Amino acid sequence: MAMRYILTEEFNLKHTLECGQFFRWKNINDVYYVHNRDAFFNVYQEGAKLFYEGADGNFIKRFFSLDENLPHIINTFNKDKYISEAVRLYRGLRIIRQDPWECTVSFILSAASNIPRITKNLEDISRLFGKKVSLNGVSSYSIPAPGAIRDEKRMRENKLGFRSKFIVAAEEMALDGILDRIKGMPYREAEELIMTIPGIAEKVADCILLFSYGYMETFPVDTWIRKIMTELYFDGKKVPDKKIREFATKYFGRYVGYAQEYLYIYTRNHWDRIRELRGRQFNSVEPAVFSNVAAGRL
DNA sequence: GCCCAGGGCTATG
DNA sequence: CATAGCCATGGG
Repeated sequence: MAMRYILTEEFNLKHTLECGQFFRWKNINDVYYVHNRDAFFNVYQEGAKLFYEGADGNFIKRFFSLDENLPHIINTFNKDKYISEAVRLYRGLRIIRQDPWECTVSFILSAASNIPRITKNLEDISRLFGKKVSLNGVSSYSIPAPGAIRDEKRMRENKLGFRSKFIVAAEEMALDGILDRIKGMPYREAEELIMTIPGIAEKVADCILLFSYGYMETFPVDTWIRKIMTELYFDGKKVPDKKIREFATKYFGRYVGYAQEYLYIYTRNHWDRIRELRGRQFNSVEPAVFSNVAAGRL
């Protein structure tokens, strides 16, 4: 079967898949096998060409948000040397449009966990409750549809822990159509509605709204984002997450969600170097930002 | 043994 | 509104 390709601009497959927004990918001999809900396809990138197999080209474009004007998006939040270094290092990272149910399960599982463990939890429930599919001799199990799990005991036996009961509750609410009703809602209403699912508070809600529904005005605050934001913009002082979100929204603008993802992966991979650079050549932007924060202008 | 990881919930000041 | 203790678990 012939491999088709899409010509891309400002796209980096590796950064997009590996930045922590999405868990169900495997790299086999430099080819990424991507599994999202019932879609199972492979992709690899050679320069501007994105080769793919197993899915429709329009799906690939939509999934990787290739229809978005990334340079314009980046221009809206590229405000200081920190974020601009993040953008330089991870150029081409795009926010994915994931399936809402898979994204919901993924981030319910993310509570007090870590990426390798979330990935394993997702693999486990897929193997236990999902359907097997294969492509070019590579097999994978789909995330079980809402209603296909309903087994807290078995999830606990497989180390999903206290999150297990949340998954069961989310299944029932998904069957009731809650994830479909989100579409088209204003951000705050959508957030309020999705937070009625047990196990979903603001952080997880924001991840789901950002990574599957395309709400760019979200700013999920996890431990890494809390670290970098307090370090860079609050003089290292402890601040409530709400303050961090407020500041980020005013400071980075309409596409804060994108800024968040660049900052997140930058911080995870370069935290030690960021600490080292603080107080040296990077200290030119801070005083203005700090004084504006202190004066309540930002 | 400790602390941390893409937190949330509940009870209590 | 802010905080404390709790929930489960694997890795450093």
